Amino acid sequence: MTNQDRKATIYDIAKLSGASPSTVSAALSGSWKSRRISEATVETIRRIANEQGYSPNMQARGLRQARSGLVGMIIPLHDNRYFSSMSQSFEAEARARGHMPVIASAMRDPKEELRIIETLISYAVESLFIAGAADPEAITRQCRAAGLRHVFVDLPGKGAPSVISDNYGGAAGLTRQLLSEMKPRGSTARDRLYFLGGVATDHGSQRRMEAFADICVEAGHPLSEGQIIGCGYSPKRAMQEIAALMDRLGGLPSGLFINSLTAFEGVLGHFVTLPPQAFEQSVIGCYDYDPFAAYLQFPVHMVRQDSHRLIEQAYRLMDEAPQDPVVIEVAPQLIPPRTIYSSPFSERG
Amino acid sequence: MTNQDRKATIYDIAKLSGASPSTVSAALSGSWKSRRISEATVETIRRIANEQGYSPNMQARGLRQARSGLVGMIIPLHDNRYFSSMSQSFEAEARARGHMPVIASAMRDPKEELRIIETLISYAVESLFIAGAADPEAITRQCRAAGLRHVFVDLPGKGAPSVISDNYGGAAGLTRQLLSEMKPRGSTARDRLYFLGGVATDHGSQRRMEAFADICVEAGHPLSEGQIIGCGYSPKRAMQEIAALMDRLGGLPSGLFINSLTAFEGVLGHFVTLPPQAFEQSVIGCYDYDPFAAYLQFPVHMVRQDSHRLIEQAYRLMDEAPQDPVVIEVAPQLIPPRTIYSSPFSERG
DNA sequence: CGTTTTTGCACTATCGATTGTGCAAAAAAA
DNA sequence: TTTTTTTGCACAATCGATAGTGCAAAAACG
Repeated sequence: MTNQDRKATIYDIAKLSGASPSTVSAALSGSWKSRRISEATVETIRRIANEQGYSPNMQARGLRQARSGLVGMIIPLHDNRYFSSMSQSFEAEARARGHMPVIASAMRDPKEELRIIETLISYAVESLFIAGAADPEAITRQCRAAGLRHVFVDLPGKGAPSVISDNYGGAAGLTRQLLSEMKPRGSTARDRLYFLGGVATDHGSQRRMEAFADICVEAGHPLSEGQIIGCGYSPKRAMQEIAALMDRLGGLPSGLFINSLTAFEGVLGHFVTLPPQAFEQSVIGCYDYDPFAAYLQFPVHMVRQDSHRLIEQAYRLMDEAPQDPVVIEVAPQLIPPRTIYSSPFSERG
Repeated sequence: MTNQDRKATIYDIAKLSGASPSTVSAALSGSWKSRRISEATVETIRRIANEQGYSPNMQARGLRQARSGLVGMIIPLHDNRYFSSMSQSFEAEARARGHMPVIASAMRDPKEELRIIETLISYAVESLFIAGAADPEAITRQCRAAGLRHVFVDLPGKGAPSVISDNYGGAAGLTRQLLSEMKPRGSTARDRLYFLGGVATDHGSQRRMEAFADICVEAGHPLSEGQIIGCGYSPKRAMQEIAALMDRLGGLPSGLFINSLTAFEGVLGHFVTLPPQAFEQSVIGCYDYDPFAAYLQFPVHMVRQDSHRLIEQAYRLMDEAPQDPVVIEVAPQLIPPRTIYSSPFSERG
């Protein structure tokens, strides 16, 4: 690291070693064998490069090779166990392949998604993983125009391969579980199982709502008006909605299916105002898993989507580049209350 | 987007518009006014660029301008509310400045940190934010050699400006709170307040341990052997240690100060094996906040570090580029049990 | 109408790496 | 020794954008 100011380039190393820049490049990039550079020369160049703390300029290399080494991923937000554990897996998979991961959050805003993708394209990312897209079709159009390979995660895109959870199966399982644990019910509005969170325009939520409805019907409890509250993913909205619902019902319903961790956070914001015994007559479940949410004051049934497998499969799809927009489903897992899983990555956490 | 295959470049736009590449560049990059390009020409070029779906190649631009637009941030892991909310704030601050954030997790591994930084340097990041560094000195050396400006977050570096929490103050407050809520104690080992998690080589944990010890002494409870268990941040280790401790004590101690969310996750892994009444005689606190952890089966006092302010201040330091390694402290907040805050970014979450 | 000034743009080098090609010197073959 | 082959490397073009410079044509001026 005998640097004085700027970063060393192959031209600096060339001067110091007496070799030409192209020789230095070959020596350091690994192509020296096929270019018939002698091992002795390579050794000298390597030594000097080390002394100078040389590292290649990826902008230059990327420009020349038309490959940047960057891979992008878009998630709705970082601050959420489901998506942040995806990030963790994505980063591991990317690095294992020698890629540099770039993860951006688009806040479920379709405009923001497109802006971010445009930026990623400017930086020449070689492939793009999109989780929880707000507007998959527009994304595919934009990626196509730029010749950018992409895979959807967590929701199916029509124009590109996708890896999704078995939302129907997962929600069906959770609904069954909740129904089976609900205290014997009368037929007032309060004695029903409610579904809170998500929007029907989002594929995953839609499938979960379908499953919810089907299983309720199957169990002899056809849905009535207002039993599915698709109030989106915002904690604030969820808090307002649960408050309104409890107001209407005169208390907690006997069953509550919360459709995302973010909605759950909002619900908690209201729950803190309730006395502990308020939960005694209710069964609560949440689609998605969070280790702390698994051990709340009241028992919570959770659905753990295997974000690691989702990403693994998505990367496999990216590597194999299937022609048609296949959809791979990964089964989620129903987690009984008070069960703690830690992320495989948090070993050193 | 009349593209057929490759991405359009200024040369393509030049051909189509009849202007020269340099004119196209000036028109699209905004420098056209100072280069005396007529507004009419600019309009034409803009139109064609739009039609072609042109976006600049940042590798080329960065290479030429010696500025990439990238800013890097290193965190220990994504899958944690404290760090993921930092990511969220960092991304917002970066984008607000027109930068492209690149967030990487190094798993608290000093080797991995240096590897990642080398890669970031290769990609010519313009500045680097390091949260929870394992080896700040080595990082400063590496950044210096590459002329890379950097700021430490969450722990003070000797060679660069830092923004940290007031770990001493935060831990002192939490310790005081826990002591004050502990049931009147006898003098058996079980009647003490224990500290679990973190390592003394980590500045933040060290300060918290100091505060813990000082406040205990101040309250008339000098520490005895084994009362501070610095078992690192891994959930697994924390789980083993809490099990061992409870085995030794014959049950939960009257007070437990858990030093991180990751350690807390491990502790929960053991707690699930306990009956609910096991917690009745104990007061539990955790340094760091998680909305779900705030509403567990037993009450938990938490310390909320203001990750948003940390990042905000860190970016301010980066903008102002102070000469000496100033250290800014941000006060954390003691959060009573069962208090829910949602991230300001999760509005659309 | 000739001269000066301004306008509007094209030309060309450059950033740092990679890669196709060419050419001496050394080694091998004849 | 001469010819052929191989070895080891240098040279120059290239990726896509930016920025310094120069030069005609138009406009302003006398």
